Amino acid sequence: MRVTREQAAAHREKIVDVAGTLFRERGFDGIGVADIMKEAGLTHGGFYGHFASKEDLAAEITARVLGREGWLQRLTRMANPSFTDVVREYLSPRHREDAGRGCLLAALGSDVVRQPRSVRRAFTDGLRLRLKILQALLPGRMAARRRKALATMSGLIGALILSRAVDDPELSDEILHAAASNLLRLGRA
Amino acid sequence: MRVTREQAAAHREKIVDVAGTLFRERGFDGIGVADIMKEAGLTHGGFYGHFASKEDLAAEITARVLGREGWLQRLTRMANPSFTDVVREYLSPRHREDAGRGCLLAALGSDVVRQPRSVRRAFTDGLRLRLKILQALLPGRMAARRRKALATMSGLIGALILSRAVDDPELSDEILHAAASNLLRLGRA
DNA sequence: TGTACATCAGTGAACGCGCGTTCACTGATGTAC
DNA sequence: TGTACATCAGTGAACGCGCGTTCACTGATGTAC
Repeated sequence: MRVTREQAAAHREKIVDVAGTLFRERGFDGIGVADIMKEAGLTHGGFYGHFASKEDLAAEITARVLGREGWLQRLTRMANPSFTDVVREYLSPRHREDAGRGCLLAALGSDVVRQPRSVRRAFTDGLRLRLKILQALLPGRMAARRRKALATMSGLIGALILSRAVDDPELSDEILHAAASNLLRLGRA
Repeated sequence: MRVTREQAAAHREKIVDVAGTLFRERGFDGIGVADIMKEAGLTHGGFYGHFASKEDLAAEITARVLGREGWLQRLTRMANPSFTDVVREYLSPRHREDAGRGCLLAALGSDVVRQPRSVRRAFTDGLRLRLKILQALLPGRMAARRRKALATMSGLIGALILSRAVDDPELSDEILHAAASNLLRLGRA
């Protein structure tokens, strides 16, 4: 059942799109090739016409999800978000509840150590990009801004991970608020 | 091949010990019952004489690893560690390299959302215990100490997770240093 | 533009494999006398 | 204390299942004339 080249390209994009969400929601090893393909409206056999392996897909997903510029704009839905906007939106209940379209660093962070080199490399590149962008939003001298960007990134993903892991909605909200107020102070001083 | 009651109890402890390390090193779903039993010097069939299921073991591990008092003493190897001691040791290369015996919150953090209720509950209780202990080490009024404890916990696990995930040893060290200097400032003010 | 055929995207059965779990069995331990 | 037997911790084959991956096949697309 051959399909036009445009159709095939669209299928590939659909697979990437669906896998990007499912990996973030269920973990790299929590979702299978067959389920990804089903969710994309295809059958599992066709997967290997588009990707060499599941690992290959994981690496491409990581690179593409983290690689696109404009992630802050997508996160905050603003053209020129400030540091405050970023922290507020990152540590919002909306982001906490929407892991599938949210930050991959937080969704898969503690999984990445156990992934193949290709995934870890893409993850590292994605982190570097985010640090560079955060740095630009922070006040102070170069070295201080770099340090603050690193501390901010750590605080953001740590708080989001804890707020998702926890069983108690009140504690979850408290984590988001406490981390946000701490990081906002960082952005001022 | 029956064994004395003491021997059987020792076997159970050995399984818990080994699983505690392997879960933290490879993730809840990255290690199987058969491998855990082999590492404990037993065969896989005997597992179900000690635990109802793998999920049951995961919940017990989470509760026991996070439940023991004195984790700060074990982490820092000091009788009365200060806030500074805790941050320094938590964000040390030694801790980064020894996930199997390190903080479970960081080792399995982003996995926990996808685990059964029993695991999430144990995780939440463990986090609460750590917050209480951190609070006691922090200066300031009650509400401020609580906020700082939450922000510290987030910053600690976020930085450790990133430092482990990253492909580049230099960036990894930089993350630990930046997060530490930021959190130490928090502990002073 | 129309026809004939090669190409190849997608299908679905099948593969080997490792997983969590079950179970009949073994033989040393624990107990009743 | 010694003997006879019930108990039960541990063994290892076997289970059904889902996984990543392969492959012969299908039939519409793309191309050569």
